[in-house]
Amino acid sequence: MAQTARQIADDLRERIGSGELAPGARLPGEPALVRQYGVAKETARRALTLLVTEGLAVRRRGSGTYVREFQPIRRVANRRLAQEGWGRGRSIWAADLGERPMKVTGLHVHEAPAPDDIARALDLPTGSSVVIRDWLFVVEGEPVQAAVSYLPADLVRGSAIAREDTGPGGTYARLAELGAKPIRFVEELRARMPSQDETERLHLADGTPVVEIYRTALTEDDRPVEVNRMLLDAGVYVMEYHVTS
Amino acid sequence: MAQTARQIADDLRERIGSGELAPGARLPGEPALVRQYGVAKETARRALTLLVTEGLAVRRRGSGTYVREFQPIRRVANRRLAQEGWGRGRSIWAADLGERPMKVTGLHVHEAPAPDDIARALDLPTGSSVVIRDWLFVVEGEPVQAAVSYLPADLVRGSAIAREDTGPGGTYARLAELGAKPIRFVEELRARMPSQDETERLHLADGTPVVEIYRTALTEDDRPVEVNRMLLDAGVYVMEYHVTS
DNA sequence: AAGTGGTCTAGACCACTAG
DNA sequence: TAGTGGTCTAGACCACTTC
Repeated sequence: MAQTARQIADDLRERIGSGELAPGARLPGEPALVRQYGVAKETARRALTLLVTEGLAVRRRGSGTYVREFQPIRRVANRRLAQEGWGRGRSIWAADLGERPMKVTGLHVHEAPAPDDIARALDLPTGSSVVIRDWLFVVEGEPVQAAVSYLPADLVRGSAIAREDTGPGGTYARLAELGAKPIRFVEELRARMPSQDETERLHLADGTPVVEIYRTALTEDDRPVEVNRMLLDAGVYVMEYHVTS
Repeated sequence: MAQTARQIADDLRERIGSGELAPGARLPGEPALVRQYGVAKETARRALTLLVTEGLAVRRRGSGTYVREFQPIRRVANRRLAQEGWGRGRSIWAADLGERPMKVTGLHVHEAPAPDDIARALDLPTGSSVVIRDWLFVVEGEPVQAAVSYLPADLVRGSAIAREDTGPGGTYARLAELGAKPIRFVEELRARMPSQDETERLHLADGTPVVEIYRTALTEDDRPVEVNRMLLDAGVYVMEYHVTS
């Protein structure tokens, strides 16, 4: 009969690893662990908390604690290369990508001074005005990604980019019409734990990291014309990049 | 006088955000919070635990709890493109990249049957033999990345790749000599919380996610010749990708 | 209404770190 | 050795979900 929270967590982890407790299955609850292991409720709770912060389990209040499921959405950074046919059909993570429809909600457009890091990335003087477009991607009713796009106000003011409906082809088509067609992108990417705000905005389960991506769009003559900051639910996304040379 | 763990954490979070408690600074300890807020020790502890699992703080037993520092190492996936000059000097995250020397330790080479997912990625029959090279990257005495490279045994057996010292130019130079020069790569990337094993292997602080990358190397004629699985300490790395078109 | 997770208390003892 | 974090107990009350 195990005694510590860690040992109880080890037991449960092994039962998850072995498949005895499959993804989506209900774990023994706090009262059950108290009975089975003869520990205090807080100890049982700590054991489950360990699994939750490891990302192995998800708590549903009033219902139970469940083995986490991972059915990723695939984000392919360079579709063109990916579609040239190489490197296909050999994915590591099963890509239930396709056909869950992704919706955009909460789109909001306004103009404001650029944050310092954005101004720097856009090669603008500190405090320059930018058009800010922000929105949320939703899949099956659940938010999975928050995105904020920053564009130099002097460039896009008056165009459809400064309005909610950017028209056919979207922001990039409009940028092309303005003589600022993006053809190269630099993505900087980091993973970290979310803040409380972010947890709420993306409905994140405890123990879920986020992936923060800054994508800078550059024109033919190497001018940065957009910075897009994306915040992805890491429990939902797999990122794919195709690299040459 | 705040009461709950959450409220205490909010206070501390705000003091961190405002810069009053700078990265590396010592937070008020459990006894101090008990005195200041008039709560039980477990409640004070829970408040600090919230910050730790958010990745904002790091505990050092016997010493105190400290505001986390983030001084990333930059991993540039496609150096050639990066060095063509575009998109430089506009990084979002300050890249203290360069000059901390990175060492390889614990290199271990052996031959074994390929795990199913690796066999699939390498286009090999299930259970085919692969040469496995695994090692650890260490910076300033701290492990920051674990890597495991899988290569088809039929291809590399007998070459220096199957030995610990691969010689000048490393694995890729040897693959080129074998008529299997990698020229394209597919990287699949995911962030998640680490297992206990991984936490120990990489000396991860609580609240630190890992980034898991599978890189498949392809030859000119589109044959996969290596799968490299990397596990990165997300508290230490920023990834950079250059994407065209 | 019963069962589940969520939070808190007040106290105990241990293990590690620093001066 | 004093101060810090690490873990556990036994009990309380609350909020939410499910039936």
